[in-house]
Amino acid sequence: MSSWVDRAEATLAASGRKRGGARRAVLELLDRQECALTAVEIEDALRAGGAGRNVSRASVYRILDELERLRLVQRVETGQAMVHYERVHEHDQHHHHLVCDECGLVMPFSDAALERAIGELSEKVPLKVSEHEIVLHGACRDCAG
Amino acid sequence: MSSWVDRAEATLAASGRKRGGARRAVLELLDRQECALTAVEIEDALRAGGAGRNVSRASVYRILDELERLRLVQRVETGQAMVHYERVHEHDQHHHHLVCDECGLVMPFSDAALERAIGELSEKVPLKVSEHEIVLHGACRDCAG
DNA sequence: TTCCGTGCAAATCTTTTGCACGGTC
DNA sequence: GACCGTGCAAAAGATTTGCACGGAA
Repeated sequence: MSSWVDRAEATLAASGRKRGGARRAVLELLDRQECALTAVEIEDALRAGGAGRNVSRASVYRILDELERLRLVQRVETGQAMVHYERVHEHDQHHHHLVCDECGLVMPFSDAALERAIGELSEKVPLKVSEHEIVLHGACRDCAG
Repeated sequence: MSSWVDRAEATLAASGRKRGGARRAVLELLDRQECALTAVEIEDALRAGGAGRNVSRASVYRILDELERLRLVQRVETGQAMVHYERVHEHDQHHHHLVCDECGLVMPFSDAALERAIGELSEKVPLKVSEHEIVLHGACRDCAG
């Protein structure tokens, strides 16, 4: 059973939305991902998925926009042309990203000390912090040689 | 005397570039900023500057792109439509950003504990880290009420 | 039956590129 | 004189919007 998809559907329903096949397909795809995807990658993955259904790009963007507003999905800014999106976990598995500026590879990482520093910092800052995003840029092992 | 502009001009010259009035105007503007600006803001600021010279938007982008490659400027991804850019300091004053998702305000902050955590983390990660970017999202004092 | 969800095509907006001219070395 | 820097206009690429129809409540 996939709790994130269920939670997403429940949140959507609670905010007065009806179900839809395209959105369901996107939710299930995102739930299977280990890391962030762009709208185009989502569209392509669904199209290539064969079995599933195709979802138009406009719908992918609309769906992601809505999921982001409901905080079910978050955007990951990689410095690349396209924005990446990934599901938001409730507590566990919170992670951030490593981006290889040479080949574009995006990888997740997590670090307790960093989260702690961010947590303490968030109290001291002139902003009511709702989220944070950390991106390390550099060269991945393949590219660094 | 403005050391960043001087350093920038020197770096540019060292990489075989000639001088140019538009680029000089952008360098001087960036040097006066406390925080990051978008290409359009830079264009408008120069146009409004009156005294100075107008710089076409294409040139602003070209100049920023070049400065970024030389690591004289770095991009700040705010989750907004346009990318922000700001000068890179040599050692001191390294900072990160707070973004108000309601009004779009971008503010700088810095935190030694955070930098330490990032520094230690950078050693353990499967990426040869060259830069890091941290953005805290939330509501600013005005917007949070 | 009402309103949401979706696809398609057109529009919008940011950023990039091509070309011609003027300035720097 | 050779080549870079710049403006202008056009192009490219990502994302959004308008509209019409099919499906969920």
